Amino acid sequence: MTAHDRQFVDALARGLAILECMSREQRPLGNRDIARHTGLAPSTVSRLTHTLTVLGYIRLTRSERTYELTPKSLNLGYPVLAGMTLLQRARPHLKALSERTGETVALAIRDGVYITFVDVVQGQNMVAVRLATGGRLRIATSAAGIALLAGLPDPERRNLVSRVRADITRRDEPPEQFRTLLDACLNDGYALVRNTWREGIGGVAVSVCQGDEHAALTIPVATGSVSEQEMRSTLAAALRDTAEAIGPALPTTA
Amino acid sequence: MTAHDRQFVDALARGLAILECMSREQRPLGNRDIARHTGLAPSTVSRLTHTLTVLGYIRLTRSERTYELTPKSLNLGYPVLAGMTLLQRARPHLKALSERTGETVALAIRDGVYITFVDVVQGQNMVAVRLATGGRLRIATSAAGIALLAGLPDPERRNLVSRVRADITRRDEPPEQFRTLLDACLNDGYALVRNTWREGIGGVAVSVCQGDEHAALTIPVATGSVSEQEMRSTLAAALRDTAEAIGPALPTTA
DNA sequence: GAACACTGTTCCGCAGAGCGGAAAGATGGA
DNA sequence: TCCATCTTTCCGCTCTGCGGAACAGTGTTC
Repeated sequence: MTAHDRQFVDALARGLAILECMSREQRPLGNRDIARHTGLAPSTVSRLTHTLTVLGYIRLTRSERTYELTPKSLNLGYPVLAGMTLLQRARPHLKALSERTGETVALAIRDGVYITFVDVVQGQNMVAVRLATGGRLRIATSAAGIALLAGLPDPERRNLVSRVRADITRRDEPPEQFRTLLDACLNDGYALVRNTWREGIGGVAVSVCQGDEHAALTIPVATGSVSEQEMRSTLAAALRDTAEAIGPALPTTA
Repeated sequence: MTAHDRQFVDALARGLAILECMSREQRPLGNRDIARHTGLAPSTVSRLTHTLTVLGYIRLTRSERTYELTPKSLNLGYPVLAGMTLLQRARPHLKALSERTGETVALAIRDGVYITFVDVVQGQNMVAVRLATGGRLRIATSAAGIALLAGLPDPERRNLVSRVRADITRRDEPPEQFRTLLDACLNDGYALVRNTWREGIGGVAVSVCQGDEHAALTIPVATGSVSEQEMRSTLAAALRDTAEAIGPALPTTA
């Protein structure tokens, strides 16, 4: 598409690709690193990182050889968070749920074929999964994604299912996993995944709805510490209770 | 500077200026609105918003006449939040403080001559100030900014003071307010502002420190509901207690 | 229905913006 | 000191991105 899209501004896309690269890598990067990851020429990277530095999105670290993201980008997401009534409503419940389970608890919203975490309460267990606001997972492989999708009303659900399927196809992945996960969620009333998006990590999730705001409430777990049985019993029940306390929506039973 | 900076990429800056404009306005905007706010030609705006849409940073609203920010930009801020040990440590205390006071409570970090909120617990009082993660205020005029600045070790404090002063000068503002606020903070051990960054809003704040991480803990208040006396007594004391529970640093007494 | 105002998109000519290769400079390690 | 690697700037060049204009679409008023 972008190959012949005369209206697409390459220079803007390149600069944003650099920000995304730094976000993804999650450590300070030098221009050469960035050039390798993005495929851009080093002189191009130098000009773009210079621009991003002047604008305040990145800064040089102490080494003066690497750049790191500044908090400025958080400001771009501010209206998303500020505008979410459901988020304000859910926050107190997240903490209660985390205390109840000892696990990390998060609220996630839809973002294309991804979910993005909009609030995270870190668990106190010895092994609790580390997450933060802004973290992002694919709908197709995450418990939060599946639960959120299952909780959508038609035709949004149908539309999103087909978009997620197209994403799976484009990545040349087998479609059975997604189908299985979605069917199970529609059947069980919660979504559960183990080792799908990262080895050693899984999650349970239910959907939450208020007005036209849809989200998923999720507990990511270390699969080496938390059994599937416990996910299905203790954690799913706690999630259900919490979702009911926040808002009434649960996935429709198939 | 940018006028003759051969290495500065205008197209990137323009695209980011559009994102910032949408973040600042906090409502869906049409291309014409964006053109008026940014001073760019409508056809330029159309190409840039098209690019941002393809990349996933904005999307058309239902009206199909306006764009809104998507959660994707939250992802850019993820490493900032994920990397903050102080934030993880402070979060439980924020809720306790909000419950204790009934007010909105926030943790803020430095971002150039601004502070950015990295966590916000909304107050339950009838009149509690509305904030969210990613919100941003100037150091020079906000309680959080002053407190954070006052809590910095030299030479960082001295450097930042001069940068803030330069910002004030560039804006043609009187420098006395900043000086008064900073002196008071160094003297009192907390920062207090009323109606500086917005009519009807004020704040109390103290600094928090852990290792080389510096932040400010703040309670923004509606000045029509909360007296200066109460800010100085009840709220400042609660802030101090909470900061002590989080970490040991308080501003050095002058 | 016609006229008008407003918005958004695309075209298109054009100049200069942005590109990337190369050269020069800087840094760190052996 | 030498070498490898990284970073920045220069510079020739092309094609990208620009903005004015034309066109299309939408909504309102008479």
